[in-house]
Amino acid sequence: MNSNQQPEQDLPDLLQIRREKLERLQELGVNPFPYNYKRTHTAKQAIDRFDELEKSEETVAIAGRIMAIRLMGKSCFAHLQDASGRLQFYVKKDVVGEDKYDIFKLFDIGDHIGLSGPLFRTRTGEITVRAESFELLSKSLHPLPIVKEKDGQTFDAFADKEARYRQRYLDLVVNPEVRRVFEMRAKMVQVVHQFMNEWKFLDVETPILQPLYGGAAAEPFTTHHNVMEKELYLRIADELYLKRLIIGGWDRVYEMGKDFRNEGMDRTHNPEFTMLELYAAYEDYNFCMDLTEALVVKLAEEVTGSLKIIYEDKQYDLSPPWQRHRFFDLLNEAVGGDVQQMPDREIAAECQKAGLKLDAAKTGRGKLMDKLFGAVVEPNLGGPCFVLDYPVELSPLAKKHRTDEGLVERFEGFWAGREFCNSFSELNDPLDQRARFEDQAKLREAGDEESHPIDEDFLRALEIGMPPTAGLGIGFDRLVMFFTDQHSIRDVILFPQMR
RNA sequence: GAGAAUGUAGCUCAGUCGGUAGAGCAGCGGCCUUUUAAGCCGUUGGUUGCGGGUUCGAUUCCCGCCAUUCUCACCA
Repeated sequence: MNSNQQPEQDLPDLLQIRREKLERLQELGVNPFPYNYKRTHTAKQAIDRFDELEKSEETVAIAGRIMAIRLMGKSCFAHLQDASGRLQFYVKKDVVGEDKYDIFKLFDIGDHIGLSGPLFRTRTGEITVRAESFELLSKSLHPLPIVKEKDGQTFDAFADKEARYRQRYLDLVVNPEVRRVFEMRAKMVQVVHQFMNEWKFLDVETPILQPLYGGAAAEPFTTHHNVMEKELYLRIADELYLKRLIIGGWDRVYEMGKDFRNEGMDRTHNPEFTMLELYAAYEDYNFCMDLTEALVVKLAEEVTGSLKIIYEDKQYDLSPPWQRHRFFDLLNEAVGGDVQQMPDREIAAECQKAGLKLDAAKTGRGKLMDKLFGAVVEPNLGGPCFVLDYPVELSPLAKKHRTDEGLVERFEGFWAGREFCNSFSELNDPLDQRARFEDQAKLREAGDEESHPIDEDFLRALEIGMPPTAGLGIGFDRLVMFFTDQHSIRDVILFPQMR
């Protein structure tokens, strides 16, 4: 497993040979791991400014990893890759001298080197550095997957998904399009912070290690603090702490950070994932719909430059306003009846008709309706759109609808048939909140492990008084998936969870 | 959690209807001073995912395990 711990003579050939080259270089007075190198250009800069650099015969100094070597006796073409791209360079025995040329021949694909010289174009037109001097910056002791390409066709792609996720460093070295995805993700993070700043939200940090979890319906990870001899949970949501801050007196707060849910993993779920949550005093869920549209539009403009986004070969137009559908309008239409008027067993029957396997006795009314919605409505929600006004049983932290009995003021945003955000007019009546928590406790006793626990400190905070407040949570990874057209959450998380 | 498929050289893959494995690239040696999937000649490299079983003999057949991928379930 760890080749560094193997005795020299047991090393596989490919590793052994590189160790020997390392020793030969050291014998020739080369430090294989020097301390720095002064670059004048990145690969991309050298290419972009080729015309002026060629005219001035200026010496450029670039540094990067050797990715291809084409040795032809007394001269050699090779490619250097840095964070900006690739650049060809040319090493000629006449130019660098015999001793240096012998050193160069000890270099491998994967080594980092720095080199300097003037730029020229080869006979076939490729911009190339004519190396006048070069130095080893880091000797690579492990072979790299060799990926070749011609006319846009890739050969021997490093494609094994398991190897790519587990050894992401190799994936990033060898698959440049993977780097692009994460550069776009970084850009999106930057845009979110900029946007939240413009909208006057305060960037705050709340605990990840919590004595009591809450704010969502999910099973937590449990851990243990040794000195306190106390069970702690990794947070499943930021919600209850952020609301405490609204109670504390800030008008607008947000946090972008990791949540952890102890549930199954699939294409759209990683046990740790990034959530953007925000709360705004004196606003309701209508504000959050406007904000969501504005944020997504800004992300589209800044990241892709277009409001038309292709995801899984389908085009989505993000131009606001997005369609807004009421939950029961959609559900009733899909079922062909008034679901709100149905007794529980009739809803359960509809669930069965939709092919859902569930234990109706153990599933609350709200959850039944939600399951049914997930089965008969969600897959057909192209979006982007909002679904609003959910049944109260599903939403223990949302405020009752101002006009409709049995509903709460809540919406979820959908795009490509998937939920990507969730928002409500926040419940700020401490008595109502206590009653909701107690309903959840009953569900828990009935066997629902994901029901919300009672949080007495949160109730006390509400009793101190929370202004009318709107809250919104956005599953950031899913948003990244949409904007980068990636179809697995593992492709937008650098180090996804592996078994 | 269930089902299906997959796991062979550093990478991408082939193959063996049971007789201990091949190719391309990479590597190593040779030729080659504008190549670009460089080319030509030669060549090294494998506990066939792990553990059992059947068999004279298993990489191949059987069982178990591990991992990955896909589908379903779970998961607002």
